[in-house]
Amino acid sequence: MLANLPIQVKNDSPKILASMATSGWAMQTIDKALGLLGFFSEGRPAIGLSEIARLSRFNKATTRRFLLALEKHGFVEQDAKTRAYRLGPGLLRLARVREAVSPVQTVVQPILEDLVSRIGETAHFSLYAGGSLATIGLVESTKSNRVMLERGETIPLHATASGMAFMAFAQPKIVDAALGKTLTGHTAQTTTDAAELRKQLQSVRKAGVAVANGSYEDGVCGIAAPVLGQDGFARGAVAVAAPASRAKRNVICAIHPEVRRAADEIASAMGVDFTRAAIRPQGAAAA
Amino acid sequence: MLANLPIQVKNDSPKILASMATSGWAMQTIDKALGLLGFFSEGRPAIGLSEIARLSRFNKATTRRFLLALEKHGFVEQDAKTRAYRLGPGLLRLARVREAVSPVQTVVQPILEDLVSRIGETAHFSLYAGGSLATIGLVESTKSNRVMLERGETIPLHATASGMAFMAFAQPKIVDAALGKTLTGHTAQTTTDAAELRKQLQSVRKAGVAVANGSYEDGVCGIAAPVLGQDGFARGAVAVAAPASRAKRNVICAIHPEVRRAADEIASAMGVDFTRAAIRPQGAAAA
DNA sequence: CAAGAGTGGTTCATATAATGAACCGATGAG
DNA sequence: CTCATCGGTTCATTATATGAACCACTCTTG
Repeated sequence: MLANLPIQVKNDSPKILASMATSGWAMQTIDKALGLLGFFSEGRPAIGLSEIARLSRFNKATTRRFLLALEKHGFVEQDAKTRAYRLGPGLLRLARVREAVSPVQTVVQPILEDLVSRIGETAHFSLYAGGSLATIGLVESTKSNRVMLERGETIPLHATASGMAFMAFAQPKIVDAALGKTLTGHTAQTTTDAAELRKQLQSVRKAGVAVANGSYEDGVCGIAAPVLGQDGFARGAVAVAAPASRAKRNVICAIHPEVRRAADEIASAMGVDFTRAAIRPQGAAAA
Repeated sequence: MLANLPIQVKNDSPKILASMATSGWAMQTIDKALGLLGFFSEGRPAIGLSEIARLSRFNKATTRRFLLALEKHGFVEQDAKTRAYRLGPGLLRLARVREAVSPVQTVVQPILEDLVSRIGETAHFSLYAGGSLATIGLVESTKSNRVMLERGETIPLHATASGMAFMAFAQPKIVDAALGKTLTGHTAQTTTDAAELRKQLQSVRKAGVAVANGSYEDGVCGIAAPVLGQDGFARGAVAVAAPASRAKRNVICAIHPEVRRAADEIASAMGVDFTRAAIRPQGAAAA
């Protein structure tokens, strides 16, 4: 990936380095277009053209062409009244296919519910996708003072317990990519030094769990364990998020094994790999 | 596609482009890449590089670059062992966001279950996305002789009851696009003549429901009603699929009002439009 | 064994595709 | 009215995607 440059070149173009930071090269136009989808979230469900252009730093014309291409495939749709764009129904179909083939949500939800009923704190599960962790499952605590999370949010790897638990057991190239870019501080506690983070990852590797105290959101303590794939590398993480006020040392210690257990359950449940490769001679369907 | 040849240039009508609005112009590279996702289905969950290239008629190198770009965003992932590609976890997150903002699946499922319990036949709901209908909800009949459908399948507009019900009330440009391309015959009964189909759409418009007998799969009779959006145009369709052996005239007539009712229920349930445009000043999230 | 036909993956000259500043028309606020 | 938005469009400029030929492998198969 990083080998086919014209020999270190002469002009040190700053652009090249930035774009290949993630390791992959891979078709920048598509890359940019898909990146637009990342701006949509539960808190920002619909975005106007100008704002998307502003957020993405792309030209308005370019942005619109991206959106048209995405719309054509049902990835976004445009509100007839407000003209704002939102995520489209095509995603539902693809998610269904994915879920039918490798049922994650279905399998994860009860495990999370069990976890929450045991420890009484909000729990969530996330999978690595597209450079960060994507929240796939979420069960909130029933306590009145609980941590609230947004559904379907992407969370940064370096500032959360989930992220650290994941990175501690992820493929090296993923870690390199994550720690290679500029790390944003979310609170005063956020560690933004890559070397220091790598040191912390060592500890996480020994402990098997990661604890983050207010490193992403003040007053929130996260305890997370990695969910490993069959190759031994992490696929995602399970985390419990508790108000810091309740997160005494002994409580955290009590939570550790529970989170680990949930993570292992999920891992083995996901382990069933439905990848019966390309069978079916032709287009297969039913009315 | 066929319109922007360098001939005809000069001034002339820039309104020729109106025809492109139908088929969409929009960024062919992205278009091609997203098109690859359409090859994945429940019946073909994982596909090797060479086969995807063959299916898509793209060069192998190009196909791989597309897949890398998609993989980078978690839309596909590559099996470590078999090296085949399958739909990725990033889709789950996006689908969750979409579902959180405008809950369709959640709302549709019970309505379908109720419908199935009344009429005893398999029912499904699909939304228009990316040029065809995508199956979003599906409840199978409990009878031993029932119609089985694949989850998350895309169904052609011209050969199914759902498609006809949808088109009869869809935006004209969508219909033009659908009937403009070559129509494939799926069974001996499939109508592939656009003019004839348009005539049938007239009848559907009067009846409010569409009936298709073996036009997509032999021995399967579909009865479908459109689900309309707030602008009066169709968003998708609800359909009941019964074995032709059971689909006597009086049975079909009895099903009509039930399907219509389910369609209206879904429409009003979806009518709640969560499009509270771009609020939230900045990146919003929680641990 | 060796030959053949499959894989997945890579390369580099070539040609095609994406881009953005400036533009339009509407809408809403003061 | 004017000013500042908005969504959307245009066309010359430029950077981009493309594919034939190429590995390195792994199966079959005679």
